[in-house]
Amino acid sequence: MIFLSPIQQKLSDAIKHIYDHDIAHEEIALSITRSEFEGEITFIVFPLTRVAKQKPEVIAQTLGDYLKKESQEIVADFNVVKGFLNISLTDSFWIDVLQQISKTPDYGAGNPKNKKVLVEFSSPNTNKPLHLGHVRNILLGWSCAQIQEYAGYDVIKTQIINDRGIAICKSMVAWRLFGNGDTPESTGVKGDHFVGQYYVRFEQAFKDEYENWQSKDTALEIFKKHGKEGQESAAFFKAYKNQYFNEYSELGKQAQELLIKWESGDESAIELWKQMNDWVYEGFEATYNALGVHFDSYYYESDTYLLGKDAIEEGLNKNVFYRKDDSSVWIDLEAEKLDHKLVLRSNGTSVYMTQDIGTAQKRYEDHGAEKMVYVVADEQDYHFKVLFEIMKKLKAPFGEGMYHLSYGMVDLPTGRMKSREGKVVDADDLVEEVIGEAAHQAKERGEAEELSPAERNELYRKVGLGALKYFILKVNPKKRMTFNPAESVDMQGQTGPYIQNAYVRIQSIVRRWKDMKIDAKLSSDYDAIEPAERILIQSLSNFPEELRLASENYDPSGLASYLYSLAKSYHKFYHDVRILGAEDDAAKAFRVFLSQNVASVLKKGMELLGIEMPERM
RNA sequence: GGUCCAGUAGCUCAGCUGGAUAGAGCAACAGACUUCUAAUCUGUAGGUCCCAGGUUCGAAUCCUGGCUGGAUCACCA
Repeated sequence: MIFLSPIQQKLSDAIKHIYDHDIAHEEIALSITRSEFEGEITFIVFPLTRVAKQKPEVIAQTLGDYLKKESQEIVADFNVVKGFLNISLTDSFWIDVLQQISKTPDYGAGNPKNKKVLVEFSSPNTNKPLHLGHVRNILLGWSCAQIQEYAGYDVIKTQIINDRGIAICKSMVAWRLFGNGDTPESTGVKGDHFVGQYYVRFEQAFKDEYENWQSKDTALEIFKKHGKEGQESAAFFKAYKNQYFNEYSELGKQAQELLIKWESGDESAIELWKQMNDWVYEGFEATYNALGVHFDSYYYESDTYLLGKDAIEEGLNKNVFYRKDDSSVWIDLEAEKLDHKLVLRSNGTSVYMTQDIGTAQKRYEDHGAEKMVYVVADEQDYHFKVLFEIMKKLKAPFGEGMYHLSYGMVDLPTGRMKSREGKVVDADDLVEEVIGEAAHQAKERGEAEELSPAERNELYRKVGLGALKYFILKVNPKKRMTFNPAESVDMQGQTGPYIQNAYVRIQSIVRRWKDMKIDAKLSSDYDAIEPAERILIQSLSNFPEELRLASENYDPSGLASYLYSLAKSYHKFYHDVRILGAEDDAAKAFRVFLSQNVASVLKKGMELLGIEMPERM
């Protein structure tokens, strides 16, 4: 809307002049005229009825007459439908807008803020490979980071890796028992999958052990003693699983002992733990590479899980927290409707919250970020509400700048993903599949035959990932989404490849244009623009506003919709209007110029979504 | 039970701080390639915006109550 301030100014003047009423020109709300009506910009006059003491139609007509008379260089025409004043702007106005857009370096970018914003995303556990849920997280986090950077912030992309605890110990135990010294290298299995296999192996062995045990005398006695009346033994043992793990299981004992050894710094435990995690990280890096993302810093729970205790002490002194008789520490958030929440156990050890408080402080010390964005699934909404409230009460310098980019779970058409039942979509498989599908479709179409094998693979990668990323990012983050694998590789309609295709068409035109050796600039000889051209300029003019919304709301989905609509307008233009076959050189030059501006907005916009553009497809 | 989130076409989703006759894509059907890349374009068909009240010139949008689905409410992470 930045280009519309002259119109706002004129309207403000008109209202002052005719009705003697003051409205600051920034306050004049203009909207885009719906396509079924004549005009481009609409001013809604209903709110003026009180001031003007006239019927809406009369007000709109009066303002329209005034504008047309006083601002001929901008306002070409107008029409009134009920209380809607639809304004048609002059061609020269739109051409001037295009001129301004083309002259703006980094069009749509925000001014440098000299503020750091830290974006945390991905944040996996190290006992299994990344899956579809992580993919949504990673794409959202990456895009959000790109958008903040373009908005003028200094962005630090980071994660918190859960590299410790009972889960990784399970993998370690299984590897010791069944691994025979195998490694990812010796087996050719990618590191994260390799370690994940041992986690699964442990769970299987544990399940067998547990089932075996259930027919033993000890088990029968426990069932007799603790089972509820009429309860089936199967149901009882299902519920008893955790207790069995903790008290009777041989495997459980081994895993727990390993955890205790690790915590006490036992050398062999630490060595194995490091080895397995290194394998996993190597695998993760490969997946991040495949997805085209990377990080600036990493935080590991093994380093941070003891942090936060100082903050608890400090909070006690400030009376933010209180200590119960059993010496556990709590915060009272009843006033915020969040109840009471434990921040330190009675034995003095940390809970999750303690650690997060400490990690946030450490990050501030390390990076000086005043804003922190956490990309974490919506099941942790409550946790982050509490965390942010605590940081505010502790008066942390970044307390007001914390944001939880909460996103909904990803369901499959068959229902929820369930890792226990093996119903998960693996991230590596997914990437491979979408690229394979892109290759398949390109071959069927016979495109890209003149490209080298390397160029061809690069193309398939860009198109396949473009489809996948767009499919996920177009959905509003906070909504739960259904991931249909078949639809995710669609390349027609509202998809990534559709937008890439608009860009590719422009590149093709530009290549031919260069051969024609005509000056590629605006000519004053071309002054009567086509509707399709005007629509494109109008759409280009909305880019900064879309970026502002995406940045302020930490939401790329609106940007994704916008880029689709721009691409759609371009495809329509391409179909309706001859570009290189235009009637004269001035028209050719104008259309190529316009196309180039469309291409650069499409490319930048997609880049902010983390999607690359191919030059041909 | 308390709290939070979601509910829009057969399916997947838009609809921004309230604006005109609620929009796309997919799927279905009918068309357009001797012409800048048809991964495109054009058309047809498809709706109780979960329900009921309220606020006002005007409500899919805001408020209240209900219904449905999900999440969460551990000295778990």
